[in-house]
Amino acid sequence: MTEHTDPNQRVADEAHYRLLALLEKEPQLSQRELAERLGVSLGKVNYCVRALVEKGWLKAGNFRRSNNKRAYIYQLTPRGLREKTAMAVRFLRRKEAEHDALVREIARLRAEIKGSTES
Amino acid sequence: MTEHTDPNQRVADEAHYRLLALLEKEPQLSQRELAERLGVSLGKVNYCVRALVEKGWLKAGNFRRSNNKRAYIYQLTPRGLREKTAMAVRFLRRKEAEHDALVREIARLRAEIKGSTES
DNA sequence: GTCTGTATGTTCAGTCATTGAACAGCAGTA
DNA sequence: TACTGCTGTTCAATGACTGAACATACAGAC
Repeated sequence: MTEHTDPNQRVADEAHYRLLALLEKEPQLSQRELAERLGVSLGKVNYCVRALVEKGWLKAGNFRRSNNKRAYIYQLTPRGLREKTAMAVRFLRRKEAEHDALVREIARLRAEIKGSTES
Repeated sequence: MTEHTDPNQRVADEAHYRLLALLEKEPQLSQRELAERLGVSLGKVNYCVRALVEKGWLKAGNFRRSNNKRAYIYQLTPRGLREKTAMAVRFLRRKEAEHDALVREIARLRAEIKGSTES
């Protein structure tokens, strides 16, 4: 396995997509809130956010208005928006394949259970 | 997280089930063949096989007999057979839930792609 | 101004599952 | 015997991930 891109590429994938999708709708979320929403650790969110900023898909805006402390606003860049959609297309294909596999496995499990409980 | 059972329990799960299901049909498979079939490493297969033998769900035929082949035949014990079916039932439930989630996510992806490509 | 509390982003040593190359033993063959 | 090939077994290394601890900086009270 040779690496054509930076090491993040391997880790990223779905995590990056989910991060972008969530931030597009709620850019005011803190990293801790993002972590909880996505069900991953704070460290991972931080790692991914930095990777996305590095790539130029995300921009960490200056301070958040209102009463909060030192929080950023994570805005998707135009390129980030395009990439997010491209990722959605790829994920759709992948998910459809997973769906087919799952349907087959469910059928198999049903057959197996049925077979083993017959007199 | 306290442990009520041995550490394997955490690891095992689906890997154990898939191993039992495969060995039930082809007990003559070697650990290397099992690894390739299941798409996991040799080390993991060895680890799981040992755990299953330990639990008494699997019996390695002709264990340490000097006048026989080095290769084992991995036979499911009666208990192993029962446990395998019980696991199948649990997996069916889990897979059905995964299926529902997947259907929803596919719908979401489709909507997102559609929305972002409109005029 | 200073202090204090609090919410933030950042770090990094540790955990865990997993890998696969290397090892050791046995059967068959020349 | 020596060699080849397949077997199960081991274990150091890897990589993803965690979350407690840290450093920073604003808000509000004084």
